[in-house]
Amino acid sequence: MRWSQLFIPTLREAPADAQATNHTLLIRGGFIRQLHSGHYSLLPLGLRVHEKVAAIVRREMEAIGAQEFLLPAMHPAEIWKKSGRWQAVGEELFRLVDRKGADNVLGMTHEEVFAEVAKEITSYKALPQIWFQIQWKFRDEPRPKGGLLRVREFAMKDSYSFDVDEAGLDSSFDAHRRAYERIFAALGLPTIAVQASSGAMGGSGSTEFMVPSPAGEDDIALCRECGYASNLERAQAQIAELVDRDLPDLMRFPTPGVRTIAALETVAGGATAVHQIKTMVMVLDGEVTLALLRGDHELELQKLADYTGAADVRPATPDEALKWLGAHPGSLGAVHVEDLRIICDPALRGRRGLTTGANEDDWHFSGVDVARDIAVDDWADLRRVKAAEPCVVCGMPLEVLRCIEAGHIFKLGTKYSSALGAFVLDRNGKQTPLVMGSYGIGIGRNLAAVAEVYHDDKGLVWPLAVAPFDVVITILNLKDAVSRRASETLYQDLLNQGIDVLLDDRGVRAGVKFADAELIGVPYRVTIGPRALAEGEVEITTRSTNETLRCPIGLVVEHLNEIVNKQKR
RNA sequence: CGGGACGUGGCGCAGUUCGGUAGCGCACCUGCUUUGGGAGCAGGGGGUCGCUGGUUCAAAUCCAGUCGUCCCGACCA
Repeated sequence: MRWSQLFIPTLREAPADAQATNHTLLIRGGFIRQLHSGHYSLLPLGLRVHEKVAAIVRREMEAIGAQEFLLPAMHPAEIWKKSGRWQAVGEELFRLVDRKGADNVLGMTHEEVFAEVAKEITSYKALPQIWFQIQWKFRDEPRPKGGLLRVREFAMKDSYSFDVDEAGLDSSFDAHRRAYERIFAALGLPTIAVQASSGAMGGSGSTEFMVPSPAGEDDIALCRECGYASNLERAQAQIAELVDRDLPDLMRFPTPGVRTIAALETVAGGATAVHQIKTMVMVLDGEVTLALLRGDHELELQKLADYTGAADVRPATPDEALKWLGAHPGSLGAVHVEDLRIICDPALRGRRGLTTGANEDDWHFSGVDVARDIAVDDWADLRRVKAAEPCVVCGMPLEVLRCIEAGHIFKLGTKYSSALGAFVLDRNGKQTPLVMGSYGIGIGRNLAAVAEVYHDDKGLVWPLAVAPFDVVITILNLKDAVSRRASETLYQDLLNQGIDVLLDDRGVRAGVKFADAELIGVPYRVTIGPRALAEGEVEITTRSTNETLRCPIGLVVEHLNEIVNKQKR
């Protein structure tokens, strides 16, 4: 294509609103424009990259036998009520009422609709099936951010596997895992597969594909030694043995003004944090619950939500704490509390000689024996792992990494098929619900992740696989007829080889062309100028290395064809 | 939802404290010169200052409300 005819509105400066690297560079390079928060227009350049990402995903899905569908983006509320997500999902689900007064939803994923279609699978003989689509999803995110990383409408490849039993599901799941590894390799994204929470979707075997990046929103724990990797939402670590203090008797003591763990460490009669109990008053779907942790440990909210199955988890307000426990935060404890559910982290199991709030402002207990003094209802891992703690598997120090979630696969089981009535007959003639898996990759998010990983101070540095163009031909002097002729010939020849080539035939100065070519990140630039041309040569510059080599003009096509098509294979 | 910042030509910003009818850089248009790293000179077009209401002779500027955007946290298939 000819640059002079394309709409590529490059910007010297990025809008003040753009913060994330992918955001500023995609805006400056003329790939995207924001319409409003969480909604972006893909401009021609952005769409080209988007489609190349989608094509890679499509190719690898088809390679595992997946069939492409296109389902409606808008659904009747009825199927969401059947699956239970109408209630379970909450405000993230876009809901709208049509002229007849009927409730509708804009799909955030398509388990319900695919399960509806899957009702027509009636025999185990038709299984397994893997179905996918690349379709727009809508999510009323509380806070869109990071350019294309977190938005309210976006294209997602979602696939669903249908099997007659768990063994079949395992096999479909593994096929997806391998397909995803190939997809991310093709995109040039270094991913780490981690154990994850399946959140509101329900299911098990939840695995996320994470790209380490400071622009990400998830933290993972990673062991370089044994390969243990988990989202912090469910990561575990070993806990060193502790010797309890010898304080056999429960004692109330005054602690005027002491409101924090840290303050309690230094006050007379206090205790270091490891000898304290942290009492978090939480409200789970409206029910007040106490979450107990060792003083130096932090609560991982998602673990609490996963364990209890609660959809809405929040800390109690100070007023609520006062109402239920009789004191304000800072003096709260679970000793002798009978009427509230108490969930306790295993780090406190069997511990004695502990210090905790006495549920009266300015008073604490010491000598607390968890087994003797606290009516624990549930023991559940609730603590958030911290960097450098020993790996739960091998004991080596864990690393904590900020990551972008590039893909997510998990085993749904029969939740949706049972709810929506998608049953088949098995080989014994017995009716059985389809066993489903669900697998997602956000196209735009992966585009953004590539941009986050591949850029430099001059702009984007697209891997060839997703670059908007493979090659840009930069004509330095448009008025030079020899240059023009050479450029046109080369342009046609490269097109004939199936290479995506952009001819920069704009009447602007060389510096502008160089800067723009670098900004939009085309992997290879052919510079056609009088200097080299006088010797029958052109220059080929590699964007990623900034290396330039001279090439006789007659060999350019062959040379580029070789490097471009070699990488594409 | 809590905290913070901000809305002035396409983009980046100044002007707001001490009201007087909008300015700079980039971009854009025309001409001449220039032509291997975001050119120079000259001329020119474009905004009523997010929106609504109020105060005032007079509001970008003061007051109230409202909408929107970004960041941190909360939350988040």
